[in-house]
This record gives sequence, structure tokens and C-alpha cells, in this order.
Amino acid sequence: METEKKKILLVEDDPNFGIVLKDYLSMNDFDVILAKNGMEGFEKFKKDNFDVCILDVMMPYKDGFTLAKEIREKNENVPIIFLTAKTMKEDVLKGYKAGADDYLNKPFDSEVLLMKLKAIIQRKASGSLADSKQFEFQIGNFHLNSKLRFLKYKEEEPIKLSPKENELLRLLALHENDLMPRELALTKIWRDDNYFTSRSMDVYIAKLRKYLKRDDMVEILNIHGEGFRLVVKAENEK
Amino acid sequence: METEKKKILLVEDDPNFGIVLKDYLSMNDFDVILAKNGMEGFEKFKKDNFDVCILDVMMPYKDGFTLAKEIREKNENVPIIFLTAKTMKEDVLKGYKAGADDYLNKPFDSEVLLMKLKAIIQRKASGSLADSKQFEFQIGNFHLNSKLRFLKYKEEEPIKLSPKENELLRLLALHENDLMPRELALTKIWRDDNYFTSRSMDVYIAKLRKYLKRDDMVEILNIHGEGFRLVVKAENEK
DNA sequence: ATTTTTGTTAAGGTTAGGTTAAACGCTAAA
DNA sequence: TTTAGCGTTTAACCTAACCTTAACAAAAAT
Repeated sequence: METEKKKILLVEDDPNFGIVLKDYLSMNDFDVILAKNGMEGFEKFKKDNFDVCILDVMMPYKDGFTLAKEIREKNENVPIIFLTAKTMKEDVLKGYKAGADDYLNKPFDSEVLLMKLKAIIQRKASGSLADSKQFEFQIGNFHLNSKLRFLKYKEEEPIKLSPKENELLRLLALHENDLMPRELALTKIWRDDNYFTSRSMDVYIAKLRKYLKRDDMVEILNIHGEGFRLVVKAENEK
Repeated sequence: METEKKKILLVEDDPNFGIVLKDYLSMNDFDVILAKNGMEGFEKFKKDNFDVCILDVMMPYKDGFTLAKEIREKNENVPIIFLTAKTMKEDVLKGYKAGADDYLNKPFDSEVLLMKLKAIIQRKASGSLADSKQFEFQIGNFHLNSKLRFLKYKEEEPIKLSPKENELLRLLALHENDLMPRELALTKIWRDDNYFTSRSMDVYIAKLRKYLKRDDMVEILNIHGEGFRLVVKAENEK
């Protein structure tokens, strides 16, 4: 049966808001388990199988980021959505976001959350391989925000990425230090694998290389006939 | 009764500033208890029930963070706002922020504080689902009152907004620094998503940009094919 | 040595967005 | 009933963004 209710782990310390959100999601046909802090959240996570986790970031004792890290150790694929305070500074968040599938600023629009949930679950369902959609990556000294389509090097002005540049870099980042097969990018991004799309992809690789030049710890290598590899060298092997 | 005055614990060691702030908040219908150091603050906290605590971070004997920790032990949920010196390093703050609801850099705009207080109290009361609830926003040096449909820049004469201008800016503000998808605005405001409504929206974006030009910390960026992003740069990244 | 694959830059075409102004439609005063 | 005022849409024109294709050079494989 495909039409089973999707199970959500909601970890939110504010009891009022927690209940409101839980009810709202339940009304929209989700099966919601509510935990009121990070500790409890992790206990509940271990005891069950969830389709999505929604974690408040600001919680006493164990914050959402720490919890997310623990959850990731247990399960590499379960999508995680963070609820963050709008006031939190970008640079505080950015280090952590790298593991998240999405995030919402509080207060947020419930319809938007619903849309995101549907999108995430859809993705799980269709892309047979459990490829949850991660949006943010740390690549050497770069930070890629693949939802807002920009690449930031240190404190420089962010570089805007075109959709194709963005998707391609994201795919490379997803396979960091590993082979990203040509064919994968072509079928996923260009949805067709022929001579011309292949050449188009090479053009985009060149563009990305140009951006990534500012950090000599980062480069895109070609594996002849196979694909590309985004390598990030460690500090000591400069 | 919902319309009771909200009680604020204000802990601030500078007596001049403390009095001024207390008076300002009292004038704005808050019931303010002022304590002049961490010790006194904690005593007063135990004796009463507060809706919000505003703590100066830099205080002799017992700093705001330590006080906050003690307060948290007594009460997991009471919102805490820190007043921090602008010079404090992000990484010093970040550990503590996880338990805070918000923070403000001194010196700060009193209207901004007021807004944050309203937002926090709202959030506690009705949860952080913002759908049709939030009507006031601080956008850089602008203040948007979306109920009365005006946009005020600093002390200038308020700009009257048309219904569409108002709703669009409100939607952008709700997604501050994040993507506000075209489609969302079109379905929510124009209730139809076609070529013409889309062009109409672009016209309104142009109008808003014209208003927002007076503050160069604020701008509306386009994410090609996706939507718009209202960015508010921080003071330090001018 | 020749063929295939990749690197790179530039030209071309297409679509989305920026902007201004005119047209439209509604409401309310004359 | 007309007309003035306002908010909104449509039109028009222009620029910027994006993607593909072509062309040629270099590297790798055969």
C-alpha cells in the first residue's frame, strides 16, 4: 500500500507551538510524533522509522544541530528540516546547514512547510534511490547554497549561479572526493545523454572551474571516459 | 483575559540606560521590572512570572549568559532577549545563542526591540505559524506596518502602500533573506499564475525597489526563474 | 599517427526580468 | 451622467541571464 501516512518526527521545545504544529500537520494527513527536546527527540528517533524530521534549532540542553548530527549518524538519508529563528546570523548557521535538507525561518507560513514536505516525500518516492535533497554544502573555503543558488568564498561577495551551474556543482558536492559519473549528471540535469548535452556539460565544468580557482584546495578532476571528481584537499596536503 | 499587560524582566547595569529603556517600554504598554545586576535579576525572576526577559550581557558580578542559564533551569520556556555589545565576536556568542530567543546589538533601535517583543509574544501565544498573523516588520531601517499599509523609513514621512504593494512586501518580509517563490506570490496575492499576472508582479517589484532604494542595506534580488529574495545586509557587511 | 574525449572561449538564440508609460476599470465626487 | 483619482493590468521596449552550438586546442586513448 502506497497511501500510508507519512511519519514525521517533530522536535520543538515550545509546547504551545509544538502542539499547534503537530495538530496542523496531523490535519494534513501526517503521522506526527512530538518530542519536546533534543534528548527526547533522539530517543524517539531510535525507536521508530521516520520519513522526515523537523527540528527546532533553538532548544535548551541539546540544540537542533547537535541532534541532527546524531540522527545523521544513525541514518544518512532521512530528510531533515530545520526551524530557525530569523534573527540568527547567516555565518552561525552556515557551518551547520551543510547537513540539512531545508530550513524555515520562524515564524513561517504553514503552507510553505506543507509544500516542502510534499516535495521531499515526492522526491523520495520517485527517485528510487533515496536521494534526499541537500541544499547546502561546505566545499573547502566555499559555501554552496543550492537553494538560493549562490556560491560564497570566504567573506567575498556571493557568486550567483545559474540553474545548471548550481545543479552540477551540487551533484559534484554530493559526491565529494568521489566519482560523479558523466552519465549521472546528464540524465539528472540534462535529462538526455547525447553528444551535444555532453559538450554542454563540459562547458559548465569549465565555468565551475573558473569559480573554484580562488581556492587552491578545491578542484574538479576529470576521469577520462568516466566523469568528474570534485576534490577537496586537506589543510596539510597543500 | 488576553489583553493583560505583558510583564518584562529587564536586567541592565547601566542605571541611565536602564531607566530610559524601562520608561520607553512602559509607555508602550509593558509592565517592566528593572534589576541592576544579575544577582538582583535572578531574585526578581524567582518572585514573579515574566513573559519575557531582556538581559544585558555585559554586567559586573554575574553576566547575562550566566543569569540566562539560571533562569533556564527554573523555566525552560520563558523567552530571553540578550543585549550584546556590537564588538563581541560571533563565536563567543554562538554557544549561548542556542538558548536565546533573540538578541540585539547595542546601540539598537527602540522600534526594533518593540517589534521583536511583539513577535515573541505573538509566537508564544499562537505558535510560529505566521500565515495571516504577522503585520509588522522591521526591514533594515524600514518599518512596515502591513495592517495600516504604510512603510516608514527612519523618521521620514510614512509611504502609503497600495494593497498589492503591501501584500507583496509583506510576503517578501515573511521570507526575509530567503527565497520567496514567484509562484507563491502569484497564487497568494494574484490567485492566478499566468503570463500577465507574472508581469504585473514584476511591475510591483519595480515599485517596491524604488521605495527601498533609500536604504542601501536592503534590496530585492531576483533568482532567475525561481522568485525573489529580500536581503537585509548586516551592519558589518556594508 | 589517428581517433576520441575533454578544455576553453566565444557567438547566437531564447526567455525572464527591469522599467516606464499608456490603457483599463472601479469608486466617488461633481 | 460625467469626470477625476486611484490602483491595477497590459503593452512595449530594452537589458540581462541562460543555454546551446560551434570552433579550435590539448590530452588521452587506440
